[in-house]
Amino acid sequence: MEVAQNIENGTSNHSNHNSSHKHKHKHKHKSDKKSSHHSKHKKRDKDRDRHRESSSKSNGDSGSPRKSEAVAAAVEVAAEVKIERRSLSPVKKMEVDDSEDDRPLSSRIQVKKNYDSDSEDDKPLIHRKPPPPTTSQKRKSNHSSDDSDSDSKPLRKKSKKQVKKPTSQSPSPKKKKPKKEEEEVWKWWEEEPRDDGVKWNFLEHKGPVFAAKYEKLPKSVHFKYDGKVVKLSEDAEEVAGFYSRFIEHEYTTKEKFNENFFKDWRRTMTADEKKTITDLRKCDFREINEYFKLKSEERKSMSKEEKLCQKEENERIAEEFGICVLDGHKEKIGNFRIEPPGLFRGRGDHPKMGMLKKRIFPEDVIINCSKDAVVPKPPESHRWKEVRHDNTVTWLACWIENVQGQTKYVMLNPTSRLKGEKDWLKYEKARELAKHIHKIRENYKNDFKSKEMRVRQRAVALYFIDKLALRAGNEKDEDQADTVGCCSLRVEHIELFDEKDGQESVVTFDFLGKDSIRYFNQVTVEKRVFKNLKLFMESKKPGDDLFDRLNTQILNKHLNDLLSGLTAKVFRTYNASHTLQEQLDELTPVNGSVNEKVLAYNRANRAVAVLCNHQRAVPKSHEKSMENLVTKIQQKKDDVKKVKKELKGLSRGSKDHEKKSAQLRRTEEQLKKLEMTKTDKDEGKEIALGTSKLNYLDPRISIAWCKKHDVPIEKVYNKTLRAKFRWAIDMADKKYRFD
DNA sequence: CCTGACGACTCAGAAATTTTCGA
DNA sequence: ATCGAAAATTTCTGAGTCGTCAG
Repeated sequence: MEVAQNIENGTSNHSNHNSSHKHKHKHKHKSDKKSSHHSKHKKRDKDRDRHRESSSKSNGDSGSPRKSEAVAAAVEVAAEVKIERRSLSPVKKMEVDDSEDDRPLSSRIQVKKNYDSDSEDDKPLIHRKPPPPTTSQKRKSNHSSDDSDSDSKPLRKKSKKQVKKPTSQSPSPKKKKPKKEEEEVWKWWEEEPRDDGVKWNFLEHKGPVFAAKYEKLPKSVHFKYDGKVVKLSEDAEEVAGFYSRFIEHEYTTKEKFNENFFKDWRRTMTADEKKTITDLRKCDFREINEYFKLKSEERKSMSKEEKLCQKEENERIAEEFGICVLDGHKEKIGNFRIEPPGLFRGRGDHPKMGMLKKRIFPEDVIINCSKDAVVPKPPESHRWKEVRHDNTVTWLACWIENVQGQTKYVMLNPTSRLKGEKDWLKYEKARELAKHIHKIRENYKNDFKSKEMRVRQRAVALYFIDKLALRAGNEKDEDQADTVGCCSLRVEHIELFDEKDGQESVVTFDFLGKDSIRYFNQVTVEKRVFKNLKLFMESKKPGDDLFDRLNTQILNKHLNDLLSGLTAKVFRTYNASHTLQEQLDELTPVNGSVNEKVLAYNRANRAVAVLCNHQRAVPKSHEKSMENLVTKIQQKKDDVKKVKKELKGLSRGSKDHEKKSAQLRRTEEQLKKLEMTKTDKDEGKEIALGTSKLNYLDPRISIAWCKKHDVPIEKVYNKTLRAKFRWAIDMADKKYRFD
């Protein structure tokens, strides 16, 4: 298949990135400037009434009910916990009452739990390594070992602490070694942190893998225009092929998609083709589509040997191109394959959907590696756009994509030091926030009363970010989908109710967030917040900014003043991790079975996903698999009955009796498990757990929980996750607290 | 100080692929 | 043990956040 770096010679046609307007027209028209510069496209005006159409996903449909059930269920489980944030239909109070509310979440948790009695502090030394450097402070210091490091130049470092091989004579009863096929693990977390700014001293790799070159369609596969077969030039045919893959997809029902595609397609046509093909509706791509389907069928039904052969070939490529050497260690690369050409698929209502994403050639690619490394060889008769040696960045290669004009990077895999260290740092920052959250909350609550409007807006925005885990909300271009975050909320996105569903001061949110995922929520807010919101909305039009004196820079500047390194997103991380810990404390059945514990874990995880509004389309198979489960459960119930009956017939104490009762226990256990699965599944059908697990939950919380409750880590983290969080697995003991 | 351009990195859900499940 | 379906995992690449620099 993809012949690694095989590119046809034509350097010709990849030249221009036609449309890449680099200049963004940011504009957030604050009410006061509104009239002034209208030259730039005003998105708000134009988009104002548009929001709310559904985007591909579920988000569209009517209203609250959508995810309410699952959410309600999850929340219910959470009992009277404070996480009610996302509850929908019945208004849940965000704050139980002032007094309660004023206590930082962290302290609330203390009250209910007494685990914390486990004062830690007796962690093995190794576990208390200094946290990674905080953005800008060196922390050379203690620690002996070979430490020539620092500025010692590139040159493959003389293996610093090289991999501690778990030679496992394991005299120490300590934790089990992860052994397995794990080839040497670089325990970077046991090393001294590096100097700030410098990301590596030595970097060598083979360059990215390019997309396989285009293969022409067989003669027998026809494209038809207006019923007649039209032979397309190679370029036009390739692009027609891209579209043909979509013809059964919802995308092709969207006008914008078709319009953008057709425009770009025509650009690839010869003059003759342009003349003939003038109406997309008269184009018939069905044969091409069939052809591709056939091809993929063929691939699926290949013989075992062929598949194996292919697999090996892939592995060979991954081995050669998927790995780099960084400071003396082999590290996996995340995306070493360059994105193949195709049609741009935006999310939601993207103005550029359907545009042609061009093929990338080596001449488009900048390579980054160290000066003393072997520079990767470009594919035959090609050359790189540039080779540079910048060790203040982490990417190995980059190119500019033509649709949006953004730079795309080749970077390392999450298991790498570069990514892992950063991740660790992120959670440490969130824990730091945990220590100051009380003060910060006090601070913004005071600001509710400020005389300065911008301070009040800042405070209310921060309140939302903290309580609802909203994203910061940068301004966006009008050539992107119209989505918002906290700072970019518009008046039309919220509604105020002095009284609703028996609650006072209710705010409903309804907007499209990142990836055009709908955020719908109804919450009770503090009186002062409510009043402020009313004030902010006064005499504004629906399309005006709610926080017209605020943007993310201002907000983050303020946060940075409160706590160095603090930004809006840290709140999301903090609240997510904090919620997980709190929920685990709350929900874990200490004497339950492993299955029950895992269910509790998933519920805790789900509470976080709900908080962060991580959604997914309900799997199409959901309905059916629920039915299957119901059937199975019924069967199992019958089984239990049967076994019980049989048991009765046996004399107590007899061997048979013992056996039977063991069987009964087994069967009951199975039934229980099935029922749990069912609940779990139904509650989670439209909630995506993955994102929070991967990006928001301090892995040490989960690991500590596993260790404490004797749950195998595999129940919670699959192989990939375990690899990504190896640092945490190594570091956290059962007493770890995020707080 | 603010504003825009832009660079680099994190985080997102869908789709593709692989593995597991369960008649 | 087998085979198709379902579940789990992996890949893919788009969409955010946030910092910096120049004017």
